[in-house]
Amino acid sequence: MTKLPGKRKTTAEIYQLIRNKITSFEMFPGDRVTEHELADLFEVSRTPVREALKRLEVEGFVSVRPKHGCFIRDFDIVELAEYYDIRIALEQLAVEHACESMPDKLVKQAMEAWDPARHDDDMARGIDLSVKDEAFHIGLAEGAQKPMLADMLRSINNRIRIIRRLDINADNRSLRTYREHFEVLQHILNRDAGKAKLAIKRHILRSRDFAKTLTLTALAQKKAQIRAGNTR
Amino acid sequence: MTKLPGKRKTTAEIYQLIRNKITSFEMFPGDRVTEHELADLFEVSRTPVREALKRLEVEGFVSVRPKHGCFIRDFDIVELAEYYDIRIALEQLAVEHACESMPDKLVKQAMEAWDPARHDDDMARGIDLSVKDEAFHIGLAEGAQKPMLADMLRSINNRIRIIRRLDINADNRSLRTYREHFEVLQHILNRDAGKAKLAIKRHILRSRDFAKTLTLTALAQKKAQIRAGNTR
DNA sequence: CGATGCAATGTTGTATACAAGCAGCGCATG
DNA sequence: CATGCGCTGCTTGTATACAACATTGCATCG
Repeated sequence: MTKLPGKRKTTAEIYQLIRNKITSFEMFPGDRVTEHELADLFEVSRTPVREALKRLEVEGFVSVRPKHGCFIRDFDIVELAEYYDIRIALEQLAVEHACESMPDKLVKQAMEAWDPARHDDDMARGIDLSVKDEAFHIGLAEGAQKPMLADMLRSINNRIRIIRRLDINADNRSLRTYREHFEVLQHILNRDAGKAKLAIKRHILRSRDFAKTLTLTALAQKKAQIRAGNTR
Repeated sequence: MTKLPGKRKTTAEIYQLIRNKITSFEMFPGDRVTEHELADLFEVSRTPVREALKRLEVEGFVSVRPKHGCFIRDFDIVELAEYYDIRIALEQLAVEHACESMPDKLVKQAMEAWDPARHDDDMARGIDLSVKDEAFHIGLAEGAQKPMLADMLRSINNRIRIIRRLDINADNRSLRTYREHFEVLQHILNRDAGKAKLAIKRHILRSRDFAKTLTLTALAQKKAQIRAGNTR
């Protein structure tokens, strides 16, 4: 965020910086960047840039065409829908396990955090809902003692975070998110796996449908904006 | 496979070589290796070794402790069981989609490959069952036009390949594998998602239970062997 | 005029040199 | 004898130089 000119940046920082540039649409899908460019930009050598790009490639943010350049990967709607489907399958699994083994204490703790009554207060405090939302979904898997499942959810989130950010920040959805999360947690507390699975499915499906249209418009906007603005 | 001493190896090859050493128990969990060692061993510089290790780290084969060394990661039974559970969820999803959209032609093609009548012939020909098996499971997702799902299954397979290899090569299971795969395909051809999902679930569950005991004994054997053999 | 070869340029791939940091050990000192 | 401090060796982290290769534009030839 803040630029410290003197400090030499580490690979992990470069990774974050590039990812931010992508997820904030500063670098647009299809753009081609070279390792040298990025190295100059961040004032480091190509080595850490390369490592960061390698990781970003594994995670699907960019694709490196050998000897040619590095391209920001496009995300198409079909791909996103697929990820949402996968999320449903995995999170239903997480919820099922949570019903079996997530301690009451943790569930109640989460319920406090997602009590719809808290919504306005949180908003007033300027809580970053996208972060809180991610913590909820990952937290179910972690609460159920399924670290690998949590890992997979994290990696999926990496891919769709761009969209979820747009999604979750839409005002008209934020209260609904509280309600839906709260409902899921209630069912978990009651150890009713069937209802909990259904609730989480509905919740994700709603997100998906919303995200779909939202993405289209957001991308279109950005595209227009880019086209109008610069010729870098 | 065959060693060409003159040819300089590329990063991808180094990656494969190291992974093979791990999955074939040539490098044992807990072992510490240094980049320099590997570079010397493969007669390349540290750079490609580093890149290969980075990738292996992402995929969970090794863990690099900064400034200290690179350790072959242990796989514990609990973790493996979790992966099998995840596979059930994901492959049920794949099968469901396959019932909807996998073309008859592809299904029939797969059924030919997995016709139990072919089993003895395949064995005689020395077919690598672990490869064929992986192609089946991935193939369902691909046939259903779900490339991202296929990707995720691939990455899970990377993690449990060691075990699956032991599993699938056990003679007494190979014919059963043909039968179970064939059954799943039959249900898909009939577009009976319910039965297909149940069949794939049973199939993976059986694998899991078998793998569990198998891994324990295999690991124990190797451990004993190592303990007896060397003190490197 | 068009196609083809060829060289120049730019990009990633690899090797090597140097920096930084941590662990373990030995030494000195209380 | 115990303990704290610093030093050395080893390992990863980063910078840079060089190699290989793909693309592209131009020139030359049919």
